[in-house]
Parts: sequence; structure tokens; C-alpha cells
Amino acid sequence: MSRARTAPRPVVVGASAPAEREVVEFFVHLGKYLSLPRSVGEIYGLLFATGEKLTLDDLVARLAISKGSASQGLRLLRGAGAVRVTHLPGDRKDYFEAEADLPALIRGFLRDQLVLKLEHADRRLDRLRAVVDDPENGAPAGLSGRVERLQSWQNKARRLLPLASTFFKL
Amino acid sequence: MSRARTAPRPVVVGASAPAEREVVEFFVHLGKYLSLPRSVGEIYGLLFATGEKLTLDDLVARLAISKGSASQGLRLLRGAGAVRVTHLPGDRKDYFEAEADLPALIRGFLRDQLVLKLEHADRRLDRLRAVVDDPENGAPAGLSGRVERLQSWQNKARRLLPLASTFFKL
DNA sequence: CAGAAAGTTCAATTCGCCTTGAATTCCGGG
DNA sequence: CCCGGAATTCAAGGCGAATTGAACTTTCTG
Repeated sequence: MSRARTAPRPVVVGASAPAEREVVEFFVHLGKYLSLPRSVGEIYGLLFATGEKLTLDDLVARLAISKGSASQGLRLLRGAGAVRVTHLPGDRKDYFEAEADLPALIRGFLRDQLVLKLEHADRRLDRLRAVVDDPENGAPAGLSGRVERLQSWQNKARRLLPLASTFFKL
Repeated sequence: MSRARTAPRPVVVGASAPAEREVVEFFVHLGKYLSLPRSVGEIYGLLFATGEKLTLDDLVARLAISKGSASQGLRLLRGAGAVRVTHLPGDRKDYFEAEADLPALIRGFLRDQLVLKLEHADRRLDRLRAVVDDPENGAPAGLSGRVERLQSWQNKARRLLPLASTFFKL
């Protein structure tokens, strides 16, 4: 709190309390595992740390990132359901707040990402199958069988998914 | 096959049959999800597609990548157990072959990666907890509780892991 | 032991993603 | 209708990871 002395209102510029910094860094690392850009982790981290509703300009000031980054990061987070937008009466600004139910968040993220990726993989595998089975394309002997196995593994993986998300509901 | 006409032996330079290309691209994409460099996906893809034992120079020629990339990529793949090395009597060259049991491969990869990351996350969370609970650090009200929840969720996730890998054994 | 063939290493380059910041759009008063 | 604050867009630049290629090590062979 030593730094807040000079600021009249909660919106402190730049450096914040060590605890905040630490939380922010934590989410930056977490984000890295999901290959999210640093700025996204920072934004969610700060919102999580303060537990307050903050404006885009608050984020820009306290994280020292550009408006562009903040805007794009917030869009992503909103899209993922990680951040909620609210408004104050008679105030045009957007107020952003961390969605606190992290498991739901991760669940959602996994669902969206994985389902998307699996669908994509589905299409790719079908295409691959078609190409390989077409005699025009000079597939080496045995390739067709290997691709088939690929497909059966992928099916197993997909059947596994709903199960996994069930467990995440705990 | 149209391109193979000019080459006396199976080691065709550059372009290969469409089926092969397609398989290679498939593994490149798969690799992207695991954030592996393109070259690694290409190498495994070609080995999987042909089903043959190939030398480093074969890979360099048919994928049009540098020896350096091939060498490094192969090291990674060997380390991950995705590729086996064999030798022919009276031949100094290394012959590389795709390990065909893909699920085992992915399982191993995920296990290693995830366990490592979870341990790391453990340490980070402990640190975070300590910082947040230290009154010196000016943690906002309620943050301590939120961090605690973070930790309990993480514990659940860890308990889930062995279960998940059981299912992958199918 | 000289020479060549195979593979590895690593500094320099290339490439792609992230960030920046200025221009643009959007909206609600006056 | 015009102004101004708020947010979004996007071209340009920066930065880190991947790739290259040349130098190097190792090992076989005549």
C-alpha cells in the first residue's frame, strides 16, 4: 500500500502493490501454457487481483500497455467468457470485471478450443483419407492402413472429451 | 508419380507424391498444436507417410530443409520416442523410422509436459500464496480468498490427471 | 595416417507473432 | 449537425524462436 499514498483515488498509475504484480505474473505464466499473448495474461491477472471493475484506460495505465493491446486482449477475454462488461449510469465507459468462476472459464476455454480443433482435425483427416485413397496420388503401400489407424485414434480421443469435461464440473 | 520418372532410385529430390505431401502437412498441423517447430512435424510426417527407414540426407532432400534442422529435429523426435534409429551392416549412416504407436507417443508427450507444468504451477502458487498473505505487500481485500480458491481448483486438476491418462490407454 | 563421409554445433539470418500508436469509427450530447 | 470522448482497427516495427549453412568432430577405410 505504500505507493497508494500519493494517489487520491484507487486508479494508481504504473507500479502497483507487490501482491498485484505477483498475481499478474502468475496469470501471464498460466496464459503462456495456453499460448496466449502476455498482454492477455496481464489484463486478466490485474482484473483478478483487484477484484474491481476497471476501465480500458485503467488497464492501459496500470499495466503500461498500449490501448491497442488492451482493446484486443479484452475482446479475446470477453469472447472466452473470462471477462464481463458492465456500465455505470450516465457513463459511456466500459467497465471490465474478471469472471471469478475459473473452472467454468477453463472448461469453456477447453471446450471451445478443443472442439474447434477436433472439428478441424476431422476435416483434415477426411481430406487426408480421400487423397490417400485416390490411386492418382501415388500413396505408398500400407499408408492407407496407417491413416485409418490415425482416424480410429482420433475418434477415441473425441469420445473421451465429454467425459473429461464432466470431471471438470467438480 | 509424374516426377519420379527422372530419378533412378527411390530417393526423389523435392516434390513427392500428393499423398505424401498431404500426410506431411497433417503432422505439421498436429505439431503446431503441441507447439513443435514445423520442421519436426515434416520429418515425422514423411517418416510416417513412407513407412520406410530413411537417412538424414533423404529427409534433407525430400523435405528441402537444411541438415541442421534435420539433425535437431531428429534429436527431438528420438528423445520423445517418436523415431527409432537403426543401422544397416556395413553402412555408417543412421536410418530413421517412425515409431508407429502414436497414442503411446502422445500419451508420453502429454504426461511429461503436463507433469512438468503442474509441478511448476505448484511452486508458483505457493510463492503467490506467500506473497499475498504477507501484509507487507498490500494485497487488496478478498484477494487471499480468491488465491485460495485458485489453489483448490489446481488440486482438483491434478487429481484428475492420472484418471485421464488411464483413459488414453484404450 | 590422409581423406572422406556422416552427423553435430552454433552464430547469423529469417520469419512470424505481438505490440504499438496514429488514424478511424462509433455514439451520445449540446 | 458538429464536437469530443471512448473504443477499435491496422500498418509498421520489434522481438524471440526457428532455420540455415559453414565450421567442426567423429569414425570408418584404403
